[in-house]
Amino acid sequence: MTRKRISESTIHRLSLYYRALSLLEKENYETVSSKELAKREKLTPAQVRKDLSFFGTFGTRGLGYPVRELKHQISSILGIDRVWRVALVGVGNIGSALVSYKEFAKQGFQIVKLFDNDQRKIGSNHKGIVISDIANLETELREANIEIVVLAVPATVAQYITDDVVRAGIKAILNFAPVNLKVPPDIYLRHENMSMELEYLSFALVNNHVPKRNS
Amino acid sequence: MTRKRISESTIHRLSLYYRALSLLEKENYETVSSKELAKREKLTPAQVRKDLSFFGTFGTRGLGYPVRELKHQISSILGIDRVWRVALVGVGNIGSALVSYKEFAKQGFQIVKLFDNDQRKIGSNHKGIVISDIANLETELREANIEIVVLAVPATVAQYITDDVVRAGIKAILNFAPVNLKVPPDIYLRHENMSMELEYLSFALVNNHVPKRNS
DNA sequence: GAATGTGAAGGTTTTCACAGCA
DNA sequence: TGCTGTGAAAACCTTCACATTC
Repeated sequence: MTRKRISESTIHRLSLYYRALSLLEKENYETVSSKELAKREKLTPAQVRKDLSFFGTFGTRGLGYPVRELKHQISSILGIDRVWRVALVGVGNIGSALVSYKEFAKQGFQIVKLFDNDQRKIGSNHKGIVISDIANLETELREANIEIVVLAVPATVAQYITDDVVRAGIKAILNFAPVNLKVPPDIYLRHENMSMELEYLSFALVNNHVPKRNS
Repeated sequence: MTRKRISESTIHRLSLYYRALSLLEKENYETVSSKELAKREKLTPAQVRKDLSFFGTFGTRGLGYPVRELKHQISSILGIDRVWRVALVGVGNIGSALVSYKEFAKQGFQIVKLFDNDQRKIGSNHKGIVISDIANLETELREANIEIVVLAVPATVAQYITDDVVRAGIKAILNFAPVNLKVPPDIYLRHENMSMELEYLSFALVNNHVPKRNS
């Protein structure tokens, strides 16, 4: 239980460190310096060291960080050293792409339930999972001990489904619909807004933008 | 050409304002206050006013902002009041989902070229677009006057393809592969890292996280 | 009265710079 | 010598609060 409040940016960068360390491990690095780690993710060495220092002291002065060990530590901090039971609601374009998205499984996010409201899809087998009727969302989420729900449904119905999901006692939701959702304060809700980055590119091109702070 | 440097967060929030205004327009609102706009996107009124103030004065004291007008202004600031010619490389899981993703087209991002290296896909028609051989990437990007490239290819080959894309003179790249890419400094490169938000949820659940600053 | 626009204040995050250790 | 860990400084971003305008 982390007591000092950690910023979101730091957590997001932990994901980057984890990714870089996975690669370094494959490349048979034993240790890595904050400088090298920073270079690989376009950050500064000081940033890397400060981020890690929030969680402990993992390095050796003069040497750097032990790759395998640090990777393991970060996976433990992020909570991805275990399997999460994930349900996906909405097996449309985006939804079915996510089911096959290897990266999720690799990091312990196991999609074990699929829901849709399309009668033609319900009951059919999609990549080894039978698609459930969204009408039974609440009870089936409970029965399957789902911990995280991913929403890939149209914006128009996203709020109704969210209300169901919350009623099922789910505490973490990842929303792909381009709409803001209302949830009680104890629910973790995150958005994946795929247009946002394209809009950023558009803005940058039109305005010849140089950001104040680098992403 | 924006001279004062605008922060990335401000630009991302412009996307949110745009989205909220589109909805408000559908709901037949004539004007909207910073308070209401803030509420709809879980921000503060001061934040909304400050963000907008970087680009001009759009509101009327005592009244608020004109919905239609402000929406139009923001679309012009973001550069989405026009059509962007986009090419998508990698027609796999994610790639084909993106081709059908309505939100992109709605905002002026028109996918007009598809590339893949799979002989079975090359030459076939996917949602009205013939898939081109990735071997011809550079020349075909030029010929089609592509302005933005979306990469939905495996991480292992992303860098090679990026080099080609850069050689074709493309200045804006959106990368879905979970790997950091090297590009010259004059190229706008953005990442869509879909695991990142799931990892954040995992971290939050495990650590009972309350962020320092709200997203 | 209601709500914007905005300097100034207050927080937060990043970077600096260096002591300390292998 | 090389590189971490970390207070302190700098940069940045958000919020406050109020003059201003409709």
